[in-house]
Amino acid sequence: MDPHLLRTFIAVATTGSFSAAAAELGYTQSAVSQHIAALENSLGTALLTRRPVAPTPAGERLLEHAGAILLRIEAARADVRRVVGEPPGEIVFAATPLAGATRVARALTQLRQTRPGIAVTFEVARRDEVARGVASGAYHLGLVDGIAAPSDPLKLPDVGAVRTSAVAQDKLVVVLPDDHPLARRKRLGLPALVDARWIDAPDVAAPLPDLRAATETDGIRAALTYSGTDILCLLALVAAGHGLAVLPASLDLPADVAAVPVHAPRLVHRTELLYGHLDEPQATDLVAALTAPAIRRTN
Amino acid sequence: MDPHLLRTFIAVATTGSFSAAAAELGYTQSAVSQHIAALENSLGTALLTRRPVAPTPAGERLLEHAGAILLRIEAARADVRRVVGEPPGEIVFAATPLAGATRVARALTQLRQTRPGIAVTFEVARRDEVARGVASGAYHLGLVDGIAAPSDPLKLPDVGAVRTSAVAQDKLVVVLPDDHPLARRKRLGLPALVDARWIDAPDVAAPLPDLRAATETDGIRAALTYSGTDILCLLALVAAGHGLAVLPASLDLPADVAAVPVHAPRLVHRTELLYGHLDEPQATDLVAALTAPAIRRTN
DNA sequence: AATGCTTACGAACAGCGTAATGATG
DNA sequence: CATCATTACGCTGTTCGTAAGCATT
Repeated sequence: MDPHLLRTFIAVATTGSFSAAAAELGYTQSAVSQHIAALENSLGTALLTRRPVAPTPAGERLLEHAGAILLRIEAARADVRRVVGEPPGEIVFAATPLAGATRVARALTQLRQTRPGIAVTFEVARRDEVARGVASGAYHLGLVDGIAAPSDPLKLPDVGAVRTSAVAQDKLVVVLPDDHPLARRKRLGLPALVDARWIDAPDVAAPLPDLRAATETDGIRAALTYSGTDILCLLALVAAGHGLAVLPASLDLPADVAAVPVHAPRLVHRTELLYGHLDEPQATDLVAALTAPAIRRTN
Repeated sequence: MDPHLLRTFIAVATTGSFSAAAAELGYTQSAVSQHIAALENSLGTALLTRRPVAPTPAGERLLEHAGAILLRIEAARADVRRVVGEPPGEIVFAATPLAGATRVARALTQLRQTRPGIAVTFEVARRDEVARGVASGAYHLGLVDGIAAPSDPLKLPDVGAVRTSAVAQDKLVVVLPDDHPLARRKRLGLPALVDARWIDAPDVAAPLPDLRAATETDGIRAALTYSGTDILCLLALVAAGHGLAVLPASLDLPADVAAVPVHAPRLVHRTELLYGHLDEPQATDLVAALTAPAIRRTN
């Protein structure tokens, strides 16, 4: 279970080819073959079928762990370096698309005020990319959002050394076309919507599995899957009648879609700050800045 | 960050001695020295002071990660073996002291019914020992308890491949001496008890840090710490007036202590089944057996 | 001086590449 | 027969133990 072996195992499993993995890792075919043989030998079981190259059941299982293990090691290294090394010359801040533009802006303001000389980079990424990046030190700060029960923490991938603070909890809305029969309702329960047409846009709206878990049904089915991260694009899809989506209530919406509050007992949109690599006082200042009451527009 | 190096680092840091670590691991002093040197070299920083041998700040940080990394690797290995190997000839079941005797008994009944020929071992351990053991395959099943907000999962040590199911949520009681001024109250709020004398018995009662987190104060201070796992002993300490403790309401109590329900808004005693190494249908059967309505004694 | 970590050095081993071999479509 | 994984083999670098060195109590 040498990390090197795990790394090449991941490469082989994802590329589906020993030679491609070798090229990717800068090894030779032969070395990759030896790595896999060593790993299979040490675990006493075949991990990959050859021709075609694909993980066996045992390999599937290992694959679930391998990435997490490497990430954990990387996180440890980053954490140690943080204690030792001088403070970074640049701060990289990552957020998920729905983390909230105003909050992001405020975080950036706070960062640039407290560290005048330091360059700040901002980046949008998917939720687990942010989590992994913060854990491994690629990002210094992350803002992630997701669906959870009130005051529950978000379910982040097993990532280790990342500290989190809740930053906001918003209500949820169902977004539907403006001319949808339900668009004028004051509120909607999710059970009533189980049989609706849904757009599954896990990177930009509430992921359907989360909704399924919350409603404890498995009737919520995706009519269309959108894997991009562009909210406007998703809203256009909704407006065009391709399906519904659940979004945080805090968004500004265009006129051709309607938003109806979701009346789900234990379901909120939650935003969390991830700050594995920032010292505690700075982090609390930042959380304070982010949780400060917003200047709300009346509309 | 070779796992072997991490392992010897842990051994050195915990024993406080290179030679003792060498003896523990079956290496020679010299090898241990080289391991540590290699690790420090690869991280570019000193991890241990010599004479006396103690972790530096960077070492402390690494130490927090090292165990988790090794555990994660062990969990992966155990998980793969589970897919491959034949079913174990013996089932080892571990539970925390407060997981509930009746529930434990029921779990054992269920296990022995579904697998008539198989020996079952039962063991009591601390919460993170159970979690680690289940993750690494040392235990096949675990039942752990703890304090949490309703329907929140328990905060278990970062353990990776363990699946959990909630099995029960009990109310909490404050246990006090029978002649305590508050003993006749119908219920008590934790804030009112902030300045009381508490017994910190993290392995057998609600750990004070959990209560502090729940009350959002830091006034709950331990007058006495009890690190054993014997409930009767703890109750005797309470009866003798050494302090209060918070326990699940489902316990049977002796006559010389009184139990007053805790009126804390979002605080319950929760029991979870950990079943990393049991297949899904068996696990759900077991959860069903455990969550079935109890035969309640009226008293 | 004794204890205990470090360094030097040689032997055993493991890891990688080249190249030959084997299997599969 | 072409592609791609495996095996054979030699080289290199790493790891461990023995033994000598060195620092601290």
